[in-house]
Amino acid sequence: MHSKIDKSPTAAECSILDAIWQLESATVRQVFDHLSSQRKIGYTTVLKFMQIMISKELLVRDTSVRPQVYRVAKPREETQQGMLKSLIRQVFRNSPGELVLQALSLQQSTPQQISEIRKRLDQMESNSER
Amino acid sequence: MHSKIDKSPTAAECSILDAIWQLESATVRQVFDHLSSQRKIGYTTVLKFMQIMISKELLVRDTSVRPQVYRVAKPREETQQGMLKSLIRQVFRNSPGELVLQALSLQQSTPQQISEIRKRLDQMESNSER
DNA sequence: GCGACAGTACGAAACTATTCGTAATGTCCT
DNA sequence: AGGACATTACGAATAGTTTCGTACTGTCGC
Repeated sequence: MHSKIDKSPTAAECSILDAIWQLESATVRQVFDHLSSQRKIGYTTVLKFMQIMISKELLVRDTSVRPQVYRVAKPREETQQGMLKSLIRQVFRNSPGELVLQALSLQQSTPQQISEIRKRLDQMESNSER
Repeated sequence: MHSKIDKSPTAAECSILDAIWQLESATVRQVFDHLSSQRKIGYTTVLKFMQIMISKELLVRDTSVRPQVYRVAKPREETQQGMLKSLIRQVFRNSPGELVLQALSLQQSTPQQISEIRKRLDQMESNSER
């Protein structure tokens, strides 16, 4: 059997994923409208990307309805964590903690998020001591 | 004049940066030896990448010595944070906190790093309440 | 049924990244 | 000086990404 080395999605693919993450499920036209508000892009360009992403198994679609409805193949968190893992391996010497510290240096987190991060740290420690 | 949009280094470029980050400064041969221990790669492939990275201003070199000695053009932290910023913009809805939470979910941080992260959170809060 | 219009598939151009072979250049030893 | 060997420059093949034009297919109203 094959070792499924899942590469991170390309920049263009990320912009499509982002659109569908927001829309939950979407037609090509909806994604096109979404992306058009951010930058100039052709309708068939978006369509082509979404077709490529089907073949890469980044998206799934319902071809029984018309227009076809697309959804992401994996939950958002899984994709995000996959990208984080590859970034951590590539430029953070395999140390998630280093990445977190650098990210916190960016100084843009909200107080709510900070307290949520604390909560998460507490959880991690209580999990490990058993 | 140059546009201010600094793209993230490619995967191959990251592997070179990583090598030079470890070596502080390095010749092509040193980088080649370093990368060779991780994967099969040709000497001139490494050389070519490093030349390209000179033209992209990711590296600088001293051509007065022989073999030439290469260094990174920007400090490691700056490059890391640049990559984090673009990842945050691309797939974390511009929310560094979200990225941090996902990174912590990977559950691979050491206790030392966790306490350092807490320290950092404290700093952030005391800085904001002036 | 059929014309108009929206949606879909296909193919290919333009561009970028990756890889290495080969040629040119520099260094050092005798 | 000149041959051997390491280093550097150059060019090109291959592969992957991004983009869109064009042709084809389905749907709906008349």
